[in-house]
Amino acid sequence: MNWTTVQLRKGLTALIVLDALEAGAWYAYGLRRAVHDQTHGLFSFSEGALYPLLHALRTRRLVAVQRRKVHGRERLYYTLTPKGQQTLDECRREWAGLNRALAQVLRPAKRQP
Amino acid sequence: MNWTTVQLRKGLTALIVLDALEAGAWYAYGLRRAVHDQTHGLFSFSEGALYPLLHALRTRRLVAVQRRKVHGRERLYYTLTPKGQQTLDECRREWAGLNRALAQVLRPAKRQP
DNA sequence: GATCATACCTAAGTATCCGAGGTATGAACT
DNA sequence: AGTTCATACCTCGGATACTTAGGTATGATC
Repeated sequence: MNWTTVQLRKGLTALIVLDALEAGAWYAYGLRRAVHDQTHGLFSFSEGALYPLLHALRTRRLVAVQRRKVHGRERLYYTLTPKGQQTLDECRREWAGLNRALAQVLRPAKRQP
Repeated sequence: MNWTTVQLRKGLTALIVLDALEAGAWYAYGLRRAVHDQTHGLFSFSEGALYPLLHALRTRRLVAVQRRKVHGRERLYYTLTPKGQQTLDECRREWAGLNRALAQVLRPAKRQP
């Protein structure tokens, strides 16, 4: 993967995480695997990125945490707060707009021969 | 603009710059204004971001520089190198793929009432 | 001759991401 | 019983990027 594309992916993590949480509570470790599998490995953030991100979302009150014991093992489940839901909605709208703008700016990719 | 969206925009800068250079040579100051105007202010990177970026692209041999005097004033014009063109093509393909994957993961934005 | 727009640049501080570690538990196998 | 594996959490250091806020210099305008 080239340098420019690497930069591109950064920052999408937060959006994907918020989106995933909308469908229901998730714990970090499972969320990571789920996103990785669903996108066929296209999006796979490291733990070193995910855990600090979740903490950051928490301090911004976009997500809330809840302890649960599953199969005798502790898990920290994250859920969207109302503020998180609101932010997610904003994000999706902005993302759509951004995408439209980008599509206007960017010439289409040449088909691969 | 909310925090998550801010993160989103970061990293798109390089792609946009490379794309702009494909159409022809540009100098930093003019490029900045052009992108800002063309996207109606949606993408506006600061000079502190643009100049270091161009230098980084140059050390990676993705762009080449050329001095020109226009209206008696010095300008540094940047052009895509073959390697830069190749990288841009890759980027566009990856971006398209990324976008498809993201569209699958992300629920569509609710229409604004 | 003062001011504005142009045109380049850098430095300090903040933030993010990744890689590489660490800890601890339950399950499975030997 | 002991080892190994998968799960599940976490942190720290280094590299990189972006913003803010500056600095310098020239041509044009008033």
